[in-house]
Amino acid sequence: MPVDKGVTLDPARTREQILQVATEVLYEQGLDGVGVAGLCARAGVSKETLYRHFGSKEGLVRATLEARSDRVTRWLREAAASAGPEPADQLGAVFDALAGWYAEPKFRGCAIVNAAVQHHEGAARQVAARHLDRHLELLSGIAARAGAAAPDVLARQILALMEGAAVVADLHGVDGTGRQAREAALALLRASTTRASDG
Amino acid sequence: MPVDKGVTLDPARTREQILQVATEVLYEQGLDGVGVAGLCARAGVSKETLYRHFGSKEGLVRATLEARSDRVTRWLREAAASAGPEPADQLGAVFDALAGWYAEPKFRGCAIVNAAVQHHEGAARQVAARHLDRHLELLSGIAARAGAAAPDVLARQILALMEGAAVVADLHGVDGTGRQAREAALALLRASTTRASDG
DNA sequence: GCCTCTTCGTACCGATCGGTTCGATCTCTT
DNA sequence: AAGAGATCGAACCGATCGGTACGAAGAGGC
Repeated sequence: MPVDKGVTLDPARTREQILQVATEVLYEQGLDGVGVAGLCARAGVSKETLYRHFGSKEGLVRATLEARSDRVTRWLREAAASAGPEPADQLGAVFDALAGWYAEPKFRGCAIVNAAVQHHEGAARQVAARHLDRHLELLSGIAARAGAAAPDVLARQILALMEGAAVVADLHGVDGTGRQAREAALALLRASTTRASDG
Repeated sequence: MPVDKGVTLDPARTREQILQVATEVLYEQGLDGVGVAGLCARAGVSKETLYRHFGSKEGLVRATLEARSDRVTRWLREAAASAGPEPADQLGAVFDALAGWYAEPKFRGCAIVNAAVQHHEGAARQVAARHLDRHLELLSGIAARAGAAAPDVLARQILALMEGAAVVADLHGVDGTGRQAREAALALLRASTTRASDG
């Protein structure tokens, strides 16, 4: 199903169109589940155009994943920021946002982690490592403001919970996974802070 | 690197040899990262032999994953069983075993989950769903014996932690991930049981 | 009107894919 | 010794892969 028919002749627009289709299709079908020809057909674009913009399939994958990482990171940061000053509220808001995502019918797990799993070497791994770093930054900030004894450790624990919840929601059905992960994250936060300050 | 040179002529043995090589190579290179010809070369077996035993590449993948699921399930159950009667000790032992696995140099995440992520439909998904069910069974048994208010919910939370820890250990470096996941699991168990009985 | 840049469509490349076939060879059973 | 099965190795199949090349056509700047 090609999207448009008139020639756009606006390179930036063409690039964005390819990127948007690739984001969707590579997520649905997997990195190796669709060929460059198929991507081009879906984007309504010729192979030459795709290769001029991205150089190779790997280049397209990298651009797609980087754009997605930026978007997801921004999204979660905003969810936390708009939840007020309480660290626990911010953490809850992050997991609320994630739970909403898990419940979407086309949810198939974290696209970036999936990509890294599919290609053990190459761009996907690098983008994924950086993506997890960004999550860790957000989480350890919340943990530190909550007065956790070891904010970095707690952040890593919550990060594992986050990525694991995505896997479970994808492979084992959604019902309640997001909410349960939220409760678990808050329980971990509570357990890490009731030692010193709260009593 | 073919393994043997003399013709074995023992079908069961041949099958096991293929299975063993496939378990290793499909895990290392990914489901689509190696072709049937490559598998045969590594196993020291002709394509005809492989196809007579497994029918198709998909059949080989399914057999490989099912065998692995059996092995991992048995391994974790035994780890729990040999840790004594205390549920917390059993849970700790499960995560100790996992932590040891995460630290292995060739660790690349949970092979079954990885396979399911690589092929959104087909045998891998079914085996993965069943695999998570088995984990859930073990975990909810422990949770119930520990007197958790909602053993099934707690089991799902710990399952997410477990799978997430594998992802983080794979993509973001091992150091401490296993141990931290262990502590988080125990913290969740504690938090779910200090309401009614322990106090 | 013209020139440049972008894009399309298609054909093409060599390589690899999963899977089949077949004759030769080997081992075991009887 | 003879037959039955299992296996090898290599040739072969059609399809698809990522990537390249080229002529025609359309749009924007001067």
